[in-house]
Amino acid sequence: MISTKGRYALRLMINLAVYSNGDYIRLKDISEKEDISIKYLEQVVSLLYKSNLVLSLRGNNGGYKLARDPKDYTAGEILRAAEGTLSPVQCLSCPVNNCKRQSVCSTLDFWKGFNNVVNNYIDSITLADLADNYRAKFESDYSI
Amino acid sequence: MISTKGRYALRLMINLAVYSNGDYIRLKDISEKEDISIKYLEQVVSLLYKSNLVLSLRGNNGGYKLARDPKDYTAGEILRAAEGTLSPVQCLSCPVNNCKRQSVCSTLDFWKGFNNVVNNYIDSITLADLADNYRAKFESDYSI
DNA sequence: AGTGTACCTATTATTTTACTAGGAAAAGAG
DNA sequence: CTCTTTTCCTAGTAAAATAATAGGTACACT
Repeated sequence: MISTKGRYALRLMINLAVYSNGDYIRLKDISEKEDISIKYLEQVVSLLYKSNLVLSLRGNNGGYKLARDPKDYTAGEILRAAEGTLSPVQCLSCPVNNCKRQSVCSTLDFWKGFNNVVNNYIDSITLADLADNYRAKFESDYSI
Repeated sequence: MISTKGRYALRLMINLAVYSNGDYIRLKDISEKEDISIKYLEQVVSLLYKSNLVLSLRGNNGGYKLARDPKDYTAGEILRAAEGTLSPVQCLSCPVNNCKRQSVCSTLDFWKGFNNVVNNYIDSITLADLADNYRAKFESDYSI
């Protein structure tokens, strides 16, 4: 299951994508919109910052903004930046598999396939897709 | 990430599939083959038993055996029996989504898609597939 | 009656999760 | 320069989940 870090990271990035007009956006604003404490958002955004997914500025008028165009982010890279790894089993979470049961493991291929379908999916969805979805939801609130 | 319960459940079921000749197989034997404590295997198999995936017999010559043909199990139902749910987010783990952010959640569709690709994959692999893989690995140990 | 198995429930050490808290560093305003 | 407002950094912590052990009861066959 995906932890709050990954889920909040996605929502944070969607907010930056939807409300960005070139200026930096304060965590305070995102915190209010998404109902997540600023303090916890700081920790989440710090993971995104370390992976160069966002740009930041301190001080007055400071905040965060996207480092690239929304269509150039995949949901996968956002989730991986926040969650660390999404692999279903530990032995696939680092480049070199050092599990000692490897040669006799009858489920390794199964887990590799699992890993593949997950990563193919999350890397097929862009932040622009998610932002579009957000806008669509937002509009439907008004039309009802 | 999948916990030991799910991983051990798969290995246990593969063992039952590969080594079954109609007799019941003791946990003691599986414990030795898979290097998992009997006590922990008991807890894992109890989840499988409650979902009617295995048959059991107590006493001498007792043990467990599959309730159906290996090709009639999917990896998905074994994992779900052991893990409870495999959904990436809580709001999709029960039939009725009772998340209050539901109507404004811009990531719900994304998580539904995530859930789908995972379940489609794990339900496309049968226990017979996994057992074949086990046998292939086993043979390759000899051929080297 | 005795042995060997499944079956059940409680306990526990460790790790992970989901935060809160307190401050330091920097950028801009006045 | 000082003051405010933001990011940024590190530590702490309560609660939950994980990965087991442990001790016993129920049952089936010999």
